[in-house]
Amino acid sequence: MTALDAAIGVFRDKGYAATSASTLVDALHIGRQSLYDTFGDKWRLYLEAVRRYAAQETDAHLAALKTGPRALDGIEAMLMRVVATASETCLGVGSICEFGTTQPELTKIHEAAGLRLHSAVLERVRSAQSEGSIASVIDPEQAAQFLTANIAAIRVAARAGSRAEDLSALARLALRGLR
Amino acid sequence: MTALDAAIGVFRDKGYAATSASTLVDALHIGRQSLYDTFGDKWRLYLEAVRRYAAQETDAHLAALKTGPRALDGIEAMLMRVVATASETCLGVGSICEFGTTQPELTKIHEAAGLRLHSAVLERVRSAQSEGSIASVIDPEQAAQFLTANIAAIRVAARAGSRAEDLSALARLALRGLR
DNA sequence: TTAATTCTGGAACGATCATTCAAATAAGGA
DNA sequence: TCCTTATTTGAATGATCGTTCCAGAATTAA
Repeated sequence: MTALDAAIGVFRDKGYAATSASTLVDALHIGRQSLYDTFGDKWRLYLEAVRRYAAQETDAHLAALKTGPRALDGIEAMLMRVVATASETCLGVGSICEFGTTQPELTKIHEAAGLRLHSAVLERVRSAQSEGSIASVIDPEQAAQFLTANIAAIRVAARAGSRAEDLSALARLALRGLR
Repeated sequence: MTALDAAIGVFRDKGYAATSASTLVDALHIGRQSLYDTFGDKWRLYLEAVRRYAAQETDAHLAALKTGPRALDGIEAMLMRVVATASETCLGVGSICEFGTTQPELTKIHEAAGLRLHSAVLERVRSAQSEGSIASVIDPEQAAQFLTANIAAIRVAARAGSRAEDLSALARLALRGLR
């Protein structure tokens, strides 16, 4: 459904509150009534957009994680993909910053995607530890959280205007912490 | 001026777009007309609030940085203060996520505060390197950016619902990357 | 006390908000 | 072709938006 992708594009760089219904009607290229018939209202459309974005984004993370001979290569590939795509605002980060945990339906979406990503990263961290490329003294749960937190860090830095070169330095130093 | 602090409190957890003028009037405990006479309009009030918040927050970071016998202790104190105060939403992060670099007046405020913080962190990083508590192979500029990026990371994680215990693990691992 | 100044709150402004009803149009299947 | 089903569009809903005008209350200065 390409309409949802258009909604993702709008919410991504304007947020929820600053996006008007008429902006959405224009961007989705469907009639106003069709929008309400299909998605219910603005909030439900937003939830669907975030859900879809989170699923897509998590898929991309997982795909990158599978990369490379060593597990650490997959982790590095994931971070580098984040750097490479950082010029496009992250709807996940935006959504969390705008609403925090105040909206249960939204929080559930974030938690589901977060758990899926966390599990995959955790597995790779453990593999990297048995390969000897991540220090075994480090708690793998904490390492996984650290990596996902640094994905957010890279994206916030990008949103604040950092150059790609500086973003990849962030990724490198994050990896260094696990060596 | 306590009115501005009230504005900070409102913008901090609702963002700009979702905050109405009447909400501000109620929160600032001043008349509606006084609000417009004093601050001009909602946007200028927001700019003032962000400016003040950024200054206060940077002051707090700098104060923490001065802590401890070694330079690294100051850096650690700064991160730990962030962890300790992470339950209150950061207006800086919120502002960057909501507007990115689209509003020149706002971006200037962020840049000013960012530079002030960066310089102070940079100085401490260099000191820590000559003390031997941060590896000298690391580019100090990158280390400083990494540290400030991880402040944002901790705050986003907190906004997403992470427990304080997990946040301090983030801080620990960030420091580990510089060892 | 009086005069000047600041602050407040009601009323109203036009604009836009999200949303719905109803009629018009388009599309597809028989 | 006609009938049914989607889709779009115009018009209107009540609400709320940011902001201004204005008259009165409160505060301060003289």
